[in-house]
Amino acid sequence: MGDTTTRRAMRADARRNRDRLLAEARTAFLDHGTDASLEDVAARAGVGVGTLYRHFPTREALLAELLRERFDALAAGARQLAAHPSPREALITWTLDFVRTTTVYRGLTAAVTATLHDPASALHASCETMRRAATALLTRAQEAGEVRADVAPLEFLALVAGASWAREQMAGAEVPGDRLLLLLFEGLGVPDFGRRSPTRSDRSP
Amino acid sequence: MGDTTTRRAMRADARRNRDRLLAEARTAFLDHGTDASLEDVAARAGVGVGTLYRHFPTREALLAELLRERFDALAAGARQLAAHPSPREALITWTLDFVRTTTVYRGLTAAVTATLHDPASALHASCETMRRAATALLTRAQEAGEVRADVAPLEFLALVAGASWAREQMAGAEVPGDRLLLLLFEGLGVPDFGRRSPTRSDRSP
DNA sequence: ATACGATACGGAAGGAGGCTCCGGTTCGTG
DNA sequence: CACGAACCGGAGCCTCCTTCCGTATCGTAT
Repeated sequence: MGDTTTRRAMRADARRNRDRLLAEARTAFLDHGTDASLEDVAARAGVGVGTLYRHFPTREALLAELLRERFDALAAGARQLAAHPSPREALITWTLDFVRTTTVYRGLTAAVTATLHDPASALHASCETMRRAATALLTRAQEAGEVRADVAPLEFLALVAGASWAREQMAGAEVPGDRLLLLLFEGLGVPDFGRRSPTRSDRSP
Repeated sequence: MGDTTTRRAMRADARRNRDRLLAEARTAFLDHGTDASLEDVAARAGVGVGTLYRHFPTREALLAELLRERFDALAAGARQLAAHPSPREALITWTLDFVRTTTVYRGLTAAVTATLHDPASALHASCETMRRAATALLTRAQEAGEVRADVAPLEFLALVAGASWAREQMAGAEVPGDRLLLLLFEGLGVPDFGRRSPTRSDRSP
């Protein structure tokens, strides 16, 4: 539901404008982050602002449309990873994907996070899906004893979102992308001796 | 330099207005976060916007003035903690203070973080001080072998800022304030067996 | 082919904020 | 008390958001 071909077919001009708007919105968000000028988007699409607002009543609605596919893919990935031999690796892998997704547009992390607590937002549905996916993978890793059991799903998401946000801020700085996530999983403290449970990052000499 | 009594004394009316502006700005930021309306601030202070902008050319300048004291206190705290018996505890303690400070106004974490890479900002000086303080405490903890040695100061700050930001977002949610920081230090993964190095949070059964 | 709803369009308009600029006012000192 | 320096106020211009409605366009029933 809410698909691109629902609701008794759109009028041809409407569909054309809608597509143009989405295309322009995408590049605008890419260039200027999630608070790019919507008037600009409309102008570039060769359309009046009214048309934009009719198709997408809110900025979130526009975002939601652009993210639907990515989010669906993420949810599918979670289902698949549920069968991964290592629950810990599964969780980490999915989390890295999640962060990559919420980082495509500058400011997206904030939008997604804010939405988690606001059922009215157009993005809320997708975010809920993400929340459930994360919860499932986290719980499994915890039951397997590979992730500390006293971490609540919301806490986990908060930390991940925080790291994701931090990554956005440090854009261009000398922080290798996934580094923050790995530190998050392993912790800042020094483990008793040497390495703990094997992780990709410490297989080399 | 840049103090409140420098530059050959201010004219009486100027000083009065300046003080009123700061007072109103403080409550405005408290109520509406760091992007409160500056026109509003001016109005409440019984002053024209022009006056506000003359005293504080940018929003950051206003913020910087409000935060100077707190930041100075934080820097002093860092110097004091440099002598703390446990370098790890020292780092943690300071970090908690830091987060509390960058959380007084909603949105402040973002402002402070953005400023780290922008020497032009009025907040930059204070942020640099913080960076140095954090670096010193971190380095000491690392040399004592209490914090993993491969964490760069900027990475550390990024993670802390991220957790701080996350805490802001989850405002009102069921996340106990300092929880995220503690998780950050201890990591999400399960240590090999039971507890690692003793931390406040695991002294009880 | 035509005509007639239903749909969709465009942009004017009104609102909120940010920031600048300069004629006018006030201070405080000689 | 008088005069220049310092300071003030807010009109004005800008950008962006969002709503609203007269007008244009589409698709179909005739």
